[in-house]
Parts: sequence; C-alpha cells; structure tokens
Amino acid sequence: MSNATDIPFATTLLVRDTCLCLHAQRAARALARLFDDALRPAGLTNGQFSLMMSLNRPEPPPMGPVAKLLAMDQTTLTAALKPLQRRGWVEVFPNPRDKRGRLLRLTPEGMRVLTAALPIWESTHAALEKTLPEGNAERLRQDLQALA
Amino acid sequence: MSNATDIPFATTLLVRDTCLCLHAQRAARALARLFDDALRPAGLTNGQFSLMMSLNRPEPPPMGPVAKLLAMDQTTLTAALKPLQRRGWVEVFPNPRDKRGRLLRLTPEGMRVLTAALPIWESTHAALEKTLPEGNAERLRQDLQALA
DNA sequence: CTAATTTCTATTGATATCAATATATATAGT
DNA sequence: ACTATATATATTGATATCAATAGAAATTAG
Repeated sequence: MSNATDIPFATTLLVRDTCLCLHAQRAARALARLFDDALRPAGLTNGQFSLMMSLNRPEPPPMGPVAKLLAMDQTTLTAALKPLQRRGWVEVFPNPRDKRGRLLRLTPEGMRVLTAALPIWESTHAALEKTLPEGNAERLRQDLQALA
Repeated sequence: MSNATDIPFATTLLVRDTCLCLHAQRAARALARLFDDALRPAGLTNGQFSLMMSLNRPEPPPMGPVAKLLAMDQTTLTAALKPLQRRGWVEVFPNPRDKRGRLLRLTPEGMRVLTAALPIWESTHAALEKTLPEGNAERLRQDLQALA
C-alpha cells in the first residue's frame, strides 16, 4: 500500500538514469577493477600505479600537491602511502624548506616496480580506448576534467 | 642520477593526462565529496542515497541485480547494507523463491529518510549541471555508461 | 535421480575514502 | 617580537572497496 511519502518509481528511474555522481561512481568502479586486474601481476592497484607515477618527477613533491593532483583528501594520501612505504617502494622524508611538511619520492625498487607496470598500463589503456568510438576518449577526458 | 630503468618525465605526464581510469577516479572522488556534503544533513552519503533509491521498486530486488546496477562487487553491497540495516532503513529478508538468496527493501523510516534526501539531490544535481556547458551532462552520462 | 557445476550470498583481510580532530610550523597583523 | 591565523600533515573512527574463500541451494549433465 502506498502513502503520501512514497517516491514514485518514475522518480527513482529518473535519478538512476541522470545522476552524474552515480554514473561516475559506476564507471570509476568498473575501470578500477579493469586496471586492478591487469596490474595485479605487477603487484599494484590502479590507485597505487597513479600515485607512484605521480611521484616520478624531477623534484620530490610535498604531499599536498600530490593529493590535489589525485583529487583525494590529504588523509587518504597519508593512508595510501602506508603500504607503499612498508614495501619500500616510496620514501617519505622531511622537507628541509618547511619543517611541517614531508616530501615523497620513489625508491629505486619502487621505480623498478613502476617500470614493470608501465607496459601493462599501456596495453590495457590502448585496449580500453579501442572499445570506445573514435574521439570519445579525448572528449570524455575533457568532460571528466571539468568535474575534478 | 638517472639510470636505464627510469621512466621519462614526459611519460609520466602522458599517463597523467590520458589515463581514463585516473580521470574517472578523480571525478568520482570529487562528485562523491560534493554529494556527501550536500546530503550530510539528511544523514546519507552519495552511495547510500543511490543504493536506497535503487531499492524503491514495486518488488523487493535480490542483491545480485542491485550490485550489478551499481556496478559494485557483491561483497561491497553486503557491507554497504550493514549500516543501513543497523539504522533500520533497509530490510534484508529471505527470498521465498530461492532459498540461497535474500531480498532488499526500504523500511517506512528508510523511505522517509530517502524522501527527505530527494530535494537535496535535486538541487545539488541541478546546480552541478548548470556548471557544465549545455549538452555536456547528457553526453557525459552516455560516455560513462559505455564504461560501466 | 545423482553428481558435478553453477549461482547467490556471507565472512575475512587488506586497502581506500573521508570527517573530525590534533599538532607543529609558517605567515600575517600589530 | 608577539599574537592570531593559516598551512601541512597525522591519527582515529566509520564506511567503501574488492580478492579469496566458503557455504548453501539451484541447475545441469549423465
């Protein structure tokens, strides 16, 4: 039996079909699984791959900018670094220019892991793009960029 | 000092700029924060809102199809239901037609919470769409759909 | 009909995510 | 210099995410 507080089923369908947040979470989960599966032999998840790749810079970056680049909360970055530090793939060390801060860098072993993962990313990404109609990938990147 | 295993910085920039998985994770995190913030007064996260809204159906659905709709692992759904069951917003009960399975339904209190959250979703989503160029939202939905 | 296989869900363990909060250092205002 | 404010990061607690695994029931092969 319905009552006045019920939400019409049509409204549910509308929310499901139009919610950009839901669509983004769905796509993010699906792509995460795709890349997690592909990168598993390299010992990395998609997030660890992105994080470590973002540390491959001429100068070790502080945590804040890295968190912003990945569009994640700073506390998430702190947590995400833990397993990478534990495995000896990333070093976190004091910033001599700002005693509040810390800088991040790949260790040589971390670089080896990342180097081994790179061709996996390349082939996985190429295969993914091939499933999309010509031009959609670039358009999608731009549209996603506008949200993050 | 560089060595033969180093990844060129230009490669890092290429991965950062082109990786659809990274772009999707970034956008998903940003949108999750946006809707989590907006829905907080209603006591829901974006994921809880989407899950509860997906349970507003004529017939209580089994878990499998709900997990598929949300493009999440079935174990994730089991876990996500826990806090909602604890608060008395969702009921999980045996499927009389399949003794392996369980069916999901909103409680009356859960329906009230969802009803209170709906206008928040509507205004938040309308504001979000207004920040996007005309037509981009629909295009983005279709592009995201192709990935999930 | 029985055995093998598949399907549906739960549990455990590891990681990811963020809010709330706390601490230390830097910067700005006076 | 001193004080107030802002910035950079860490910790805790709750929830989210999935792999690996396991159990129970349904389905299929024979």
